[in-house]
Amino acid sequence: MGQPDTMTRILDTAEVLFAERGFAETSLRNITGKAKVNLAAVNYHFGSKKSLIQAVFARYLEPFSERFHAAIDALEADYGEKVIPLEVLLETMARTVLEVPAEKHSLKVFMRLLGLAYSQAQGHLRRYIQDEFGTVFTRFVALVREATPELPDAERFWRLHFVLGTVIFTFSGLDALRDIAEKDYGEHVSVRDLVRRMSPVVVAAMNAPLPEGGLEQAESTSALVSEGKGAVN
Amino acid sequence: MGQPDTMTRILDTAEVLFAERGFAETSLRNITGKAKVNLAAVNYHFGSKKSLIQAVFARYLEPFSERFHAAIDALEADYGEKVIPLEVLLETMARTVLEVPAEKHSLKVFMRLLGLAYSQAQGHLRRYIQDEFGTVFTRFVALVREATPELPDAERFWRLHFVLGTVIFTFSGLDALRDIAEKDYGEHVSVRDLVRRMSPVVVAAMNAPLPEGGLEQAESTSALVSEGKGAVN
Amino acid sequence: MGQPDTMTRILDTAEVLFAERGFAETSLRNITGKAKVNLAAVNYHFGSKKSLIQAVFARYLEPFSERFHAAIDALEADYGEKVIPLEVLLETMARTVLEVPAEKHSLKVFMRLLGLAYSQAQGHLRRYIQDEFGTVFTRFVALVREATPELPDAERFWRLHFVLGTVIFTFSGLDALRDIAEKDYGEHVSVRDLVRRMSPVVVAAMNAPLPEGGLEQAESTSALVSEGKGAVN
Amino acid sequence: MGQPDTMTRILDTAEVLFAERGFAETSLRNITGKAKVNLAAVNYHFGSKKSLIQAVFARYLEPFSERFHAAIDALEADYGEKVIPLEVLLETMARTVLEVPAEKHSLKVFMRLLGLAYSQAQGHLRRYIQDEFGTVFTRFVALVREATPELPDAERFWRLHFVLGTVIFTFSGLDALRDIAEKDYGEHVSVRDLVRRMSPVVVAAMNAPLPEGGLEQAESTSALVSEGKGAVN
DNA sequence: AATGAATGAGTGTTCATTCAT
DNA sequence: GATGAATGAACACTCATTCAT
Repeated sequence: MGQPDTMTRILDTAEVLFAERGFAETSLRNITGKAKVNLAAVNYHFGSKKSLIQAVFARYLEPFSERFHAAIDALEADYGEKVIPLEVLLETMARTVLEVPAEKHSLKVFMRLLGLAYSQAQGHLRRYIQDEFGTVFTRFVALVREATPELPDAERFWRLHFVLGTVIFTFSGLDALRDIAEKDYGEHVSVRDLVRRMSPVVVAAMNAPLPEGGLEQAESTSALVSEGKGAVN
Repeated sequence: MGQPDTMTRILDTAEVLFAERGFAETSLRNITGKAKVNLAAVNYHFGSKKSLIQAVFARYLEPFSERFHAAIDALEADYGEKVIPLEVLLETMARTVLEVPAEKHSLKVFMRLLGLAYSQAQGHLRRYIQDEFGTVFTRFVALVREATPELPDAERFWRLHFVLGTVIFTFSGLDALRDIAEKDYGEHVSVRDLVRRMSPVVVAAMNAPLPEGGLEQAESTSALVSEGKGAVN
Repeated sequence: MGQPDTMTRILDTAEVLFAERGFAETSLRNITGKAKVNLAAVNYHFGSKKSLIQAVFARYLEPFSERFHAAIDALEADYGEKVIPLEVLLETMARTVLEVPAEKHSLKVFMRLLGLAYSQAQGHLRRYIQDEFGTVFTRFVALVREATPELPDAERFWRLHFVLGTVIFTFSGLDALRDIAEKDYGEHVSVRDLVRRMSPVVVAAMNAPLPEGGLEQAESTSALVSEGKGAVN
Repeated sequence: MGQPDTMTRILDTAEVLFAERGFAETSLRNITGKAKVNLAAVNYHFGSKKSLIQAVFARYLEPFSERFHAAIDALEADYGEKVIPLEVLLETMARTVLEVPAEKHSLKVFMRLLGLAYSQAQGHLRRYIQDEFGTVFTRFVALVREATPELPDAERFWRLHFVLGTVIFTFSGLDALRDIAEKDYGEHVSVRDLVRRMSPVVVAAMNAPLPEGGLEQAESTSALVSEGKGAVN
């Protein structure tokens, strides 16, 4: 079967190291050294470190987008005019998310990369994700909208991101959290366990009652927030 | 009143830059340049960059721990033998979280730092946080346990971290998310608005029904997870 | 007619880029990229960058030498035994210089390359020029010698190079100088204008009176030079 | 007496290497290696290679400007209302040009650097020279103007640059030219000899008759220029 | 005859840290 | 107590050249 070619070796190594350490902390020397390819090969094949980072993402996002579109097509065919229940939508997404990295390396890597893309100052990454992922996500949101007609649009937007935070945080910090859980509760959780645990939580989160008070009364009703004098903005 | 002293100037500048760019992407030159102090001052006052990062955290975590302990003391005094409801516990934590950065700079910075601590390869940071924050968090978890007696311990652990993910993700990516929300829904959300919105979601998440099937049947019952052949570990 | 072949495309592109930026600042990637040929084509067709530089020169110098020989032949035929006046000699050279690049790209390119050959550490270039251009130049100098019998040989040598400096400097820095002239005097000068302007100056320079004092008294008579204590060597 | 400090060592070494090879062909490693200083010292002291190049120039241009101003002051004081003759002006400039490098290292280096600044694509250098040298040069041109009232301004501009070309070309290629002269004419010329030789040539060049034909008849009168069909622009 | 892939040596620059003062 | 100078190691990236096909 032989060695995978240079580009693949670089991508395989890069995604692991990026996930382990972050982008800035991973040097091209780290990557090329571990991948046993020439240092200049990265710039030859990808042009720059920035482009390599994008290429690492592309390997996940492109098949994910494609499959997710297909999965949504299938759902729409199944349900016809009927509303697709929220549970089914989320389940479908989860299944697709899990499928793609399964063929590559690991969910953790994918999530870690997503998390880094949000939390690190990689503007170009966020833009790339928006471009690549935007259309299918918009489609998904439209279906979620039908499944949650009682939610105002803005509310739905925020809840989806609350949930996204849960997913990304959990899976990107998977090792650390798993270590603690194992130490404290003596149980080793698999990704499947976690998804099973996450499922009702996410559904409940999306279906939570609206906050008390209309938006226009925001300031007055919530007891949750003290009046910080300072720079809480 | 004059200038704040060198150490404070360094800390003030560092926390902003760390939050904006991440740890690796922020050089000591960036910090000392912006803070208008000598380059060697960081190593002089803090010993190393690593220690500076910890010092930046300490400024948040120490008062946070202290206040959180105090808030819990107050709650326990109030409720005596009675169980403190989950809503009250979460509300108390939220209030404390918001109070501390309010006196310093911004919630966003604090959350960003927390998020980075989890997502970046800063093992020393995670350890530090555990040390500093562990005891009060344990105390908090014990009260949450009383408030959610139906939850298995492990389940509670994970749900708390699911929720932590929501909070950290939302606030550390605040600017980006706010931009999108403003563009798409034409509304500017304050931190207070967000907390108000997050509140019922978080409560619902904690109170969600248990996943179907016992833990021992994990593999068999969930329809959420496909059987990836690959490296989903 | 179609595209010119690969070698020509490389030469055409290289001469422009060399003239614009210099040799070291022009990479083979620059050239092959702009010429839309394969990167390896330069080494394939020319063997090395050094050889390419020489080839670029050759395209000018060879036809120039040939034509200049021919022009001198014609002059000698015309004047027979009579002395060819200096003006005519210089005019002939100027005409030939201007003719050759006219068929290729531009005078500026030629001069720039000449200037670079002198000012940069391209020993191989200087040697090449000597070889290619030496014989016809010797022939020319012999005629100049007849036209300026009063000049000692060494004096003539230097004056020809003084004049060469004028020509190369002016035309190789043409764009910069033209910009200044246009800004300051509001007139756009063409190459023809410049040659017309240069002509009487060059003739006057060649015909200038000999410096006061014989060569053997060099040290004592000239008031032009102060006694630098230093490394004026 | 001890070693000169790091900055000076870098400047001393850099100017020699730049003059010998050009800017692009001289690496910071060349410089720091020969100067026996740390590689990072260049960026520490000068910020960048570009700035180092400018600093190398500044060491010549600044004292030159200063002295030239002073020399012109002295001339004006001497001559009062009377016109300062062209010879005196040129002589004064020559003396100043020779004085400055004499205290530093060598005229050749200075000229070579000047030539490089014109012939290489160092836009930032040309700008720097313009800034640093512009005012005193303007002053000088004003005096030359009085000394050559018959010359149109544009004509004077060009002739000064013709002459500048002679000077820069001769001195920056000094070694090569001197080698040839020595081989062919068996005489070793000193810089003083060269200046003595150049002097009447330069004066004659400035005083040459105006080109035949007015500017508006440029095209029609000069026999010097053939009509190139091509890109002679 | 021509080229995509690859490479080793080199570039300028930045880094956190150290040290003499 | 504080800092300007310096440093070795590392950085991303570019280079001309080579080579298998």
